[in-house]
This record gives sequence, structure tokens and C-alpha cells, in this order.
Amino acid sequence: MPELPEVETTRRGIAPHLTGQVVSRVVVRQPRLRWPVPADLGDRLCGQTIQAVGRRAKYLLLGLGNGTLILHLGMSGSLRIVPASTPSGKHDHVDLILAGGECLRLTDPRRFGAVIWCEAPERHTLLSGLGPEPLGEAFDGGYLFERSRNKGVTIKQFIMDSKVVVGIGNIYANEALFRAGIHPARAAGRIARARHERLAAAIRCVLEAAIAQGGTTLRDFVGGDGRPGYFAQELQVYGKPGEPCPRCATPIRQIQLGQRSTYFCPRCQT
DNA sequence: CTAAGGACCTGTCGGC
DNA sequence: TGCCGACAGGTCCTTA
Repeated sequence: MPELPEVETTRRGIAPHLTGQVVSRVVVRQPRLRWPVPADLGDRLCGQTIQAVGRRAKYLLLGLGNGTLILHLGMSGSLRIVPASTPSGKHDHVDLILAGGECLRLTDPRRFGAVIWCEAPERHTLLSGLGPEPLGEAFDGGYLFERSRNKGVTIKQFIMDSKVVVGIGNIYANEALFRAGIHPARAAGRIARARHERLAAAIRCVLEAAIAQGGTTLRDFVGGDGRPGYFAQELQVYGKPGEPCPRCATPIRQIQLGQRSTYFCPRCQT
């Protein structure tokens, strides 16, 4: 579920509870996530102080003295801070128990998430090939334009490709393209520079707005404090086939692109 | 090299 | 009420 705004919301929610805290115990109830949770995770983490809580793309990075814990929420994951005494539920797979009495709990029904230990995260293969952050300096319309030349993929798949730009999942790809007035199936390489500029601005705008609302909760996303995100009420096209376009009232259309549901206004988006 | 599809999981919803 | 298929916020990996 979580795209960049949800991961960033999670980061902001948990960081104040984690920074400076010592890990006192690790409980792994279900090690079978996207990749097996390392059996020696407790040995690595116990006694270490969490120095920083960062984010790269949709990965959360807990900086410890001796390395970095990389967390990914997959499709259905969430992280919450709870009292260490809180009984665990069916899908509460991993707990990091802190010396202060709180607990960072990973919940993930579908288990597409990941818990990875590594000593040099910037060189980790999962992170090293990633494109720029959409809210960072290196990302703009000129970058999108240059990267997309001679590319036949659809613009939607292009902006969802983490080698191009990170953090944009199915919800925000649909929303950004609507706001930019670009048809999602248009070939990325055949879009003029000015329209890439509009798209880059729309991506930035929609992600920032979503972060400000605490992310989008469709079903089960909760931030670090256990509260849902409120951006769902701002969605213009995602999940709304047949409903009138908010700009021109033409019914929103749904198609499949790269095996993902795609929503757009056939009149506003060209 | 790119593109397309399968794979990994569980839960929920709509239709019959 | 029960069963079955389709679908869901991600993304790596294999195959063509």
C-alpha cells in the first residue's frame, strides 16, 4: 500500500520515539517476509542506539552504530509505536523493543515487506540503482524529458519505474497524470518538454499535499501513531471509474496498464 | 538493452 | 449463507 507519502508519514511518526533509543530486545514471530528476516537480527541490534530514522524511496532506514536496518512496507505493511506490553495480533511479525518501554511493531498481512540488515546501505543493490527523490533537487521536468527520449513505455509506467524516479506508486501516478492533463497510456518519449514540466510539478504537488494529509488510507494504512491518512478525500480519479471528472464531468475511465488499474478522464487527459 | 509476465501473500468484495 | 474468482497501495526476477 504505502507509497512515498505514507512511508514519509510513517517516518515522521516513529522518528521521535526511536531517535536516541537503545534496542533492548527483538522479537521475530514470522521471519518469512519478502526475504527471510535474518536469524541473527537480535544479536546485531540489541544494545545499539538508533541514531537516525531516514528514508530513501519507499525504504525506511534506521541508522544504528554498527549498520543500518532497512525496512520496506510492501503492499500492506505498517509500522507503529506501541507500549512493549501490547499483545500481538495475527500479522504483527516483528517487534523492536526499546529500553524506554516502547516498541516498534511491524504489521504486514501480505508479507511483501522486508527487514534487511546491512552495513553499507548506500552500496546495497536494492538502493544503489534508484532514481532521484521526487521532492529533491535532482528531479524536475527537464530531467523527466531527457530520461524519456526514445522510450516507448507509457508515461504512467515510466514515472512508476524506480530507476527513473522513486516513490510514485499506483495512486499518485494516476493522480499526478490527471493533474498534469496527460493521458496515462501516452508514450513517454513522445511528450513535449513543457508537458514534462507540468508533470514534474504535478508529482511534486500531489506528493506534498498527500504528506500534509498524513498519506492515503484506502483500507488499512496507519501512520506511526496509529492514525489513518486523510488524503483519500482529495483523490480525483483513483478508484473512481464511472464517476464524473471533477473538472469536466466526463465519466472517469478505467483501463489496465502494466497489470495495474489505471484511471483517467478521457477528455481532460490527452 | 527493453518489455512483458509471473511470483510472492492474505484479505475483501461482488456475483451467483 | 457459501463458494469462487478478481482484485488490492510493491517490486524483484525470469523469460522472450
